[in-house]
This record gives sequence, C-alpha cells and structure tokens, in this order.
Amino acid sequence: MPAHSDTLGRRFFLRDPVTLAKVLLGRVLTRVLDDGAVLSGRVVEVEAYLGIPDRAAHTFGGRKTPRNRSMWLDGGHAYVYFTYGMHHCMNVVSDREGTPTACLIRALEPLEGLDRMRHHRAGQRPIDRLCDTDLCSGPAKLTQALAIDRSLDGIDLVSDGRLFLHRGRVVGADRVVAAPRIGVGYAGVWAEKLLRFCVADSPHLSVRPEAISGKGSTIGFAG
DNA sequence: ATGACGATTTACT
DNA sequence: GTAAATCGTCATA
Repeated sequence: MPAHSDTLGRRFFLRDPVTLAKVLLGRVLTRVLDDGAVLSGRVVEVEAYLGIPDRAAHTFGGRKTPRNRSMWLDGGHAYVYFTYGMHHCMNVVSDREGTPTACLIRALEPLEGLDRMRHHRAGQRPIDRLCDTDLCSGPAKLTQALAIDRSLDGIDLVSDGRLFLHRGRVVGADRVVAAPRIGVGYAGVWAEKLLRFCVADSPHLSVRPEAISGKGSTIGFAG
C-alpha cells in the first residue's frame, strides 16, 4: 500500500496521454527503497506517446512485444524499459487497458532523499561534481537517481508501495510550455508535434525548450 | 542466427 | 558540436 493517503487513484490515470501529461506536471513521484529510504521529486517535464498511430511510440502500428506489454495495461501502471544498452526510462501508462498510450517522465525537481540520489548518480565520478539540477534532469537520470529499473516494469502505481504518485501541487497552464519531443527524430511528422510539456521556469528540465515564437525571438525557426 | 538500432548520457575538442 | 559507451530487443532470414 502507498505510504500517503493522497496517492493518486485509478481514475486520475484513465485519460488520454496528452491530458494526463499536462496534469502530471506538479505531482510528486515517490520511490520507497527496500531499506525504507524515501526518494521523491516533483514532475516538471513529461512527454505524451499516443500509441498505435504514433510513429515515435513503442506500440506504433499496434506492436505488442515482451518489452512493451506494460503499455497495454490499464492506466496507472508503470512502463519501464531499458535502452542504449545502459539506461532505463519510466512511463506512466495512460488510458484504459488495450489502448497502449503512455507518458514518459523526463525530469523531476528533487524533493526528498537528495543525498541518496547523489550517490546513485555519482557512480565512479566525484560526488561533489553533482549539482541538484543534475540529479533528475533527464529520463534516464531520474530512474538512476530513484533506483527505478525493469524490476518495476508493469507494477501498479495505484497500489504498489515502492513507487507511486501523489497529489502535489497543480501547475497552472500559464506556467506550462509545450515543445517537440526529444530524441525521436526518426518519427517523421510525429517528431514535430508539440507533445512535450514542461514547467517553463524550472531549472530541472532535461533540455531547455526553445523560446516561444513571436516578437523578439531570433532562434528556433528556419524560414 | 544475425544485425541494426535506439523515447540517453557523458566526456572531450 | 561530436563521439563513445554498451546490450536488449525486434524484424528479417
């Protein structure tokens, strides 16, 4: 059972991935380690993956494989995958069972257990070279900091005490910026869609979103 | 059985 | 900015 009474329940996750991604901003992801240590962070960057029609999604074309089977579960489950031979990334599954969509958690603002996170992230390099904004500012950084790996793939975030989300604070739409997703250049037109959502003023983002197009903007658009 | 490829991070020039 | 690290996964044969 989750450790907090304000843990987000099933209903929260049964939405389309774009809506869920936006409302995930500001929520708090909590990891409870086997030894009882508590690590947590506020969600500041999320991407939506729209499933079967989305060329960037692992379930594009309706693919259902041993790796991505968690994406087919009911909303509120975790989809954790291993990539590049060394990194893990964590998604919150959206929609209902059979609709394989999800939200990739790309960055957190660390809240609890920063010292433990530093140790997880440091590896062999000197621990003093890690600033707070280097702990969870990327999809594979945050899984490393929170010790999230494939052993947590497919768990139910609604009822599993090792990993869950709680209410946190809602982020107003005026502080949210949408941008193209990162690292999906192979996905054609799907790479350009604004399916990445960030808390605009957070220093904990993986990549700073381009300035919004408009007067005074001189970068980000060719043509 | 084989090979190409990552929803990334890091270090280095 | 460029490149290396590193191996599970999946489509093809």
